[in-house]
Amino acid sequence: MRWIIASAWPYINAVPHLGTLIQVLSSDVYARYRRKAGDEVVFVSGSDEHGTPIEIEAIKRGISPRELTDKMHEYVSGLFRKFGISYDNYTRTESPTHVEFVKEFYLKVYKNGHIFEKETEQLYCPNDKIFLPDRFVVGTCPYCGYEKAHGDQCDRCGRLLNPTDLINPRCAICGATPIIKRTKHWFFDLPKFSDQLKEYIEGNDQLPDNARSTSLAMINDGLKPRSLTRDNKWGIPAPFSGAKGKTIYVWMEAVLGYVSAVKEHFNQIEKPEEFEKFWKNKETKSVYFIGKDNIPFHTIIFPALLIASNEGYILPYNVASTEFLLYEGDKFSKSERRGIWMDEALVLLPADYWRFYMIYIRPEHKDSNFSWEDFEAKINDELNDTLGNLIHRVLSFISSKYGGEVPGTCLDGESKKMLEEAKELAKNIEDSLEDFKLRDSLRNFLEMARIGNRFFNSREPWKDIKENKKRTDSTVLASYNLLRAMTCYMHVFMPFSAEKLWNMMGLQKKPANFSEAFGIVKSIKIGKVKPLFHKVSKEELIKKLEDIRERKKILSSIE
RNA sequence: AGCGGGAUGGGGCAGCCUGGUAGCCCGCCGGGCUCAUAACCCGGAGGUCGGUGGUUCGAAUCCACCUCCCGCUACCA
Repeated sequence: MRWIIASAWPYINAVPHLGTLIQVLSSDVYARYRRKAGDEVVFVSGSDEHGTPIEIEAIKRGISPRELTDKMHEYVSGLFRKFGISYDNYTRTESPTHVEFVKEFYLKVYKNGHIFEKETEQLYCPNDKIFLPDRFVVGTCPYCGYEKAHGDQCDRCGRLLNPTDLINPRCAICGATPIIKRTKHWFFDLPKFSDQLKEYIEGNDQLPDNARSTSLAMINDGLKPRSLTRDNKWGIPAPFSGAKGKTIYVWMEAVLGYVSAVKEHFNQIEKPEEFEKFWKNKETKSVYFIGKDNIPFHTIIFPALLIASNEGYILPYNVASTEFLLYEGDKFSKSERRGIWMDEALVLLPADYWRFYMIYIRPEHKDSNFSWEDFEAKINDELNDTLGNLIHRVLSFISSKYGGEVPGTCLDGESKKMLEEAKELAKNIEDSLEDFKLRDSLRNFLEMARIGNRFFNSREPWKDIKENKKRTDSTVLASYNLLRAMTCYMHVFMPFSAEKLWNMMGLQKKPANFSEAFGIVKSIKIGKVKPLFHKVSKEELIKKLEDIRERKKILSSIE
C-alpha cells in the first residue's frame, strides 16, 4: 500500500506553538506507524510563507519578506528535526518546484474553464501602498459604536461587517485613512463542484465527524466562488494573462504544496517517475493532519482544485482533523504570550515528553486543555512511573542478579501467556492507529507496561531467585522480550527514547517492523542501566519558562 | 443570528455512530510486595451519565424540546 501523509503547513510569521505541533506530531506518529506496518510512505509538509501577515511582519522588522522567511524556515525546520519529525521532505512555498507547479496547475484549471475574472472594489492604504484585507481595516462599528471593530467583524457585538461599513476606517498597520480602489481579480468557480464534493464527502467513511458535518453544512448552504488572486507583491505571480502584479492567494497555493512537495521529493532522490505512481494512482491513499479551523480548505477547496485540474490526482483518503488545544483553559495567544512555543518546549524538556503528552491529550472529540497540573501528573504517573519504572526494574534486575545477561532459557506457560496477552494488546495499538485513534493507541501502549508490571509482581522473581532459578529465568526472559516488543511501539510515539532503550537493552538487531516485535531473543548482554525518564515539577518548569522569556534566549521569546 | 461541538462519580476524560444493568487515569480508604525512580500490584467506597418528554421489553447511547458552556461564520493561513 502507498501512502501520502501530510501535516498542515505552518504559517511562519512566528514560531509555531504546541497547538500547531499536535498536527505535526500526529502525522509523524501515523507516518511511523505506516512504515512499520510495511507500507510505502511519503511524508511531507513545508513552511507556508506568502501573504499579507508575513509582508507586514517583514515591514515591522525592516527586512524583506524573503529574508524573514529564510530565517524562519531554517529555524522551524530545525525545530521539527529536534522533535523527531520524520518528514521525507519538509519544504517551503518559495521552493522553485512549488512555484513552478502552482503556475502550471492554475493554467490548466484556467484552460479547463474553471476560473473567471471580475472587478471588485477594495480598500487601499495610500500610505503603505497596499490593498488591505478586511481584517486589516479597523474603525468604528456602525451598529454598536465599538471603536476597534475589524473590517470583517465587530469583536464586541459579533456582527459581520464589510470594511466599507466602518465609520472612520483606518489602516491597521499605519492608521492612515484608506481609499476605495477598483481592482480586478480571478475567481475559482467552486460552486460547479458542489455535487461531486458532496458525493465525495458522503462516500468517505474515514472522515472525522467534525470534518464531515462542517463540510456538508457548507455545501448545503451553497458554495461561493473563491477569489484566487491578491494585489500583494509577496507571493506566487498569477499566471493568467492580464494578471501582471497579482499573486495567488496564499491558501489557494499552499494546499497545492502537498502535491509539489511529493514531486520535489522524488526529484531530489532522482526518481521523478515515482511522483505519478503516488499522486495519480487510485491505490494510493493520502491523509492530512489538520486542526478544525482548516477543514474547508482540505475537504472542499483542495479536492475541488484537484478535480478541476483534470489531471487524475487522487482525492484525500482522510482529513484527520482535530479540535483545538487550549492552554490553561484559554486559547493560545501570541500577543498575550499565552501558551508554550516549540522552541521553549525543547528548552524545558526533551522532545519525547512533549510527544507523549501531546498525543495523550490529542483533542480528537472535543477541545482539550494543556494544564501544567495535568502535564505534571501524566508525565509522572504514566510516562515515568508506569512505563519508565517497568523498564528500569526489569533491566536493573537483569543487571544486578544476572550479571547483565539475559538468560538463554525456555519460556514456561505463564510467561508465554503474558506475552500472548501483550500481543493481543499490541494488535489493539495497531488497530487504533489504523483508525486514526492516536490517543487510544498510546493508552493501549501504556497498558502493555501494566501487563509487564502485573506479571513481574505476581511472579516475584526477587523471591524466586533463591528457590527456583528456572522459573526466575523464564520471568526475566519474558519481561525482557516484552520490553523488546514495546520498543517497537515506543518508536512510533517516542523515537528518541526507543533508540536509547535499544542501546540500553544491548539489541544489535532492532525490531524495526511490527511483524518482528514479538520474536524471542535470548542470551543478550545488556548495557549500563539508567532511568529513561524522570519526574517533572510544574513549579520548576514554569519558573524555567519565565526565565527563558526574560532572558530572551530563543527566537520565540524575542519576537 | 446561523452552523457545529460539549455537558458522564471529588478532578481530568472514554463509551454514544452499530441501544442491553457504566469504563480509564488521578485523588480517597484498606491490603500485598520490597526487584525498581517512595516506584509496582490487588481490593473497596463514590455516578438516577445537564433537564423534560418520547420511541423501545430495555437508553448515557435513538428522536423532540429546553438550560448552560465553547468554537466557527469562508480576505487573520
